[in-house]
Amino acid sequence: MAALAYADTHGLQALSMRKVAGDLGVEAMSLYNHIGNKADIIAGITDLVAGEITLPTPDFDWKGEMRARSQSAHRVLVKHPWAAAQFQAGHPPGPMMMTYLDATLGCLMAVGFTPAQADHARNTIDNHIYGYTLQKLTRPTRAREIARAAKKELKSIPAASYPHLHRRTEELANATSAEVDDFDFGLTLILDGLDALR
Amino acid sequence: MAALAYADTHGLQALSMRKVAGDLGVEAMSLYNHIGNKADIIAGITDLVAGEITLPTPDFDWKGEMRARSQSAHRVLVKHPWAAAQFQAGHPPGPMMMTYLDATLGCLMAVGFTPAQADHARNTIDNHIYGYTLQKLTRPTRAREIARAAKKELKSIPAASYPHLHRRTEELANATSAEVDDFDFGLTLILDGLDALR
DNA sequence: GGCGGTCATTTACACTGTAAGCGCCCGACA
DNA sequence: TGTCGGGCGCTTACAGTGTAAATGACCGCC
Repeated sequence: MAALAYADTHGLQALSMRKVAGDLGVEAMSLYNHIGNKADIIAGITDLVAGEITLPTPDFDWKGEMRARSQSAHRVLVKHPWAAAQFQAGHPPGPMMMTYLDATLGCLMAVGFTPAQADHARNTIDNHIYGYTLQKLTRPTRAREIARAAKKELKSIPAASYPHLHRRTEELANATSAEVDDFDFGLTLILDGLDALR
Repeated sequence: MAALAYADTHGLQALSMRKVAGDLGVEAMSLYNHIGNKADIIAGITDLVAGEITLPTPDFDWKGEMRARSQSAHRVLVKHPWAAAQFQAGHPPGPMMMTYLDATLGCLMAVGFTPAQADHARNTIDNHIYGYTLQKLTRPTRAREIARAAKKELKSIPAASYPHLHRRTEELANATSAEVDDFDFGLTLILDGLDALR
């Protein structure tokens, strides 16, 4: 799908029928001979993205599987920065997304979770993946950049009104090395909690 | 803000300058005498929503505080269905949002979390709130509706291709009473995990 | 040889955010 | 009291959006 490349480089917001058609050397209306809607295009490329995630397999080390698929999903969603919001938008899943969901449920149910537990567990993990990815996409990633951004933000966070927020931002402004990854922080929390429920 | 009411009833997607202006008995361009952008409007009403959330206070029972503020946030975000996506979009926070963030950090730091821990903890909790709310907003909420929706979905989930997903959906189609709330499921997981880290 | 179906094109419409300029009215100051 | 500046609403305009409708070129099949 050429639309996928366009969304990746220009953002989903900038994607229009005319632009996609132009990339294909064609007029906008021609696209409607192959698809029904713009929504169909977005659903299509979103499902393509879902297909890039490496699937978990049933394994005794289910935590490792979940961790691996979470990191894979995170990597994929960073590669396609517009996609995380679509994953959370709640549109009916395409085939790729469904095999992804199915593999995840299968991995969890294989180690003793009931279907309902597996469903809830998957939801909790996915919320963490999507939320973390979305937030990481809007913030700088390298330590120096974080510090500089924090310094700039500090000026709009008066210590008198927001003491704790100010303190935390101050800390970030002076941090030299990246902290422990927030992603694994929350993920470990969730996985360990799930383990106790099994 | 009249725009808030419009977004609540018609959705953020349908909100346009001309519609908001119409609700105010005014022409579209007049709005630009009071604001700079459409983005300013959205930022404004988003911050208003943040202001509706009841703030946590420093307390020995910090888990209770976090649970209360999570449920309040969830309620508020359900009342303004467009807002959860904005909360996650990563735009710079307005004053209401900042006092909300500050209060949350303050509550956590008061019981011994370091600023960095508190920040990570808040992020993990918030991701859960937003993710869960977004997903609940697109699905029916009453047990009978869930069952009916699941029955309809079953037809597009062939058991041969997606056995586990099919099984879970089947279970949902036959469920008579609402299951344990998914929200508290994940929230308890996270809070208990955080407790161990303190 | 003609015919139906596939697919691209042109034109058109209702709608979007917003730049530019015009004019009214009211409060401040000479 | 006269005038002047600025706040505020209006109209017009433009580039861009998704897509409905009609037109026409091609190509395989009877």
